[in-house]
Amino acid sequence: MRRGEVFRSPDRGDLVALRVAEGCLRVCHPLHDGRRQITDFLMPGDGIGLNEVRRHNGSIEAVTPAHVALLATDAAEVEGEPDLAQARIGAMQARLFMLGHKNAREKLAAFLLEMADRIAPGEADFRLPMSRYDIADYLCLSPETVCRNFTQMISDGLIALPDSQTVQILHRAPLEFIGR
Amino acid sequence: MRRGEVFRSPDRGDLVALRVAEGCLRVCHPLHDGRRQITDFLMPGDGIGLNEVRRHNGSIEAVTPAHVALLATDAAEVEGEPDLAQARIGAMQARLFMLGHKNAREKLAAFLLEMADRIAPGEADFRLPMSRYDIADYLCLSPETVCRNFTQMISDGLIALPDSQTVQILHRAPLEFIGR
DNA sequence: CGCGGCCTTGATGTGCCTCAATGGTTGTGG
DNA sequence: CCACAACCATTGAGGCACATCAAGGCCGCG
Repeated sequence: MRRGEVFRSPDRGDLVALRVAEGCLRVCHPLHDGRRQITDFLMPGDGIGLNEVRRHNGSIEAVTPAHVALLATDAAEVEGEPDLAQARIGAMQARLFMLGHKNAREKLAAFLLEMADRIAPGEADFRLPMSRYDIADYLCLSPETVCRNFTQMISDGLIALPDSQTVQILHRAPLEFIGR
Repeated sequence: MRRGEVFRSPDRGDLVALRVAEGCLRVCHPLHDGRRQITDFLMPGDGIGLNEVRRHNGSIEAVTPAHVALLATDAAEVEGEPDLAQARIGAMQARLFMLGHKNAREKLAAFLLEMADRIAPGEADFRLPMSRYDIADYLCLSPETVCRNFTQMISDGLIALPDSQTVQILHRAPLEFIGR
């Protein structure tokens, strides 16, 4: 998929799941007031059941150029697979706690730690493939608030941004303390 | 279970699921700052997998005197059951949208409609088994805000409260418009 | 070169939280 | 039976975190 290309699931009713080989995708859901919510980012190795996306007429969009595998296996095998369903329930529960009671700073700390683990585990720095607007829609914040908290964390010496896409985590421990 | 009684799942590692025959329960999860989040209310007929509760060391507490069936079947049969898992994912997605971008008034409208459907579908009025504090922890609001929005809806003529537990929905259509 | 998208920062408003007080209700033990 | 405590519901006052509106800079691209 090209960057920005949209995969809308009703287009292909025969498909039941999708797996990312390379690149980064976002799972978008339109809201009634015209805004959108991003429920997940998909990294290489990640998969998702399409029924889950279709349920709230969502779409899957390429954040970067991406290679994806489209799976048309029997639904029960893919979506109903207990491990996969349980894993998703766990991830969604964590997101529920985050959206409910974390403030902007705590949300961003948790987000950065999550991305660090998913993009480059063990590395000192990593590149965020998505824009500030994407991050905002994922954390249910305004892009301005995301931005301000980035600069706040920089001046606190927690992180550094060599450029706006590249993140260096300078002090992981306090970041984890904030994000928990 | 008596009113207020707590069922903490690690107590009974042999159990994998729970089904409510009568009464109302709340699924509680402690947060790191000492507060709690209620992820669900369980009404007669509702069931829940206990792994999901255990994952974030939650507990299940009786809001009213309740009869529950404790199930010790094989985990794969109960929790992994595709329909049940998919239903939970759908419900959690709806909650994600709610917590993310709805304001207090919209949250309360959605809550009242949900409870009306679950407690007394088709009836004109119904009784809320839970306290304002429980509602607040479910919607991620303060109890005062819940209260104020109740009185606001009353003065707008949307609902009536013969007593603090009993809810009459006077105009369903505008309530649905707000809560969507 | 000019345009559009993204990032960043400032100014301002407001929705909700926090703190505080009051009255009603329930339950409990003397 | 009554006094007391505990909990719940409600309302007011004040403050803060975040959204919104606005503007300017940077970069890639046609």
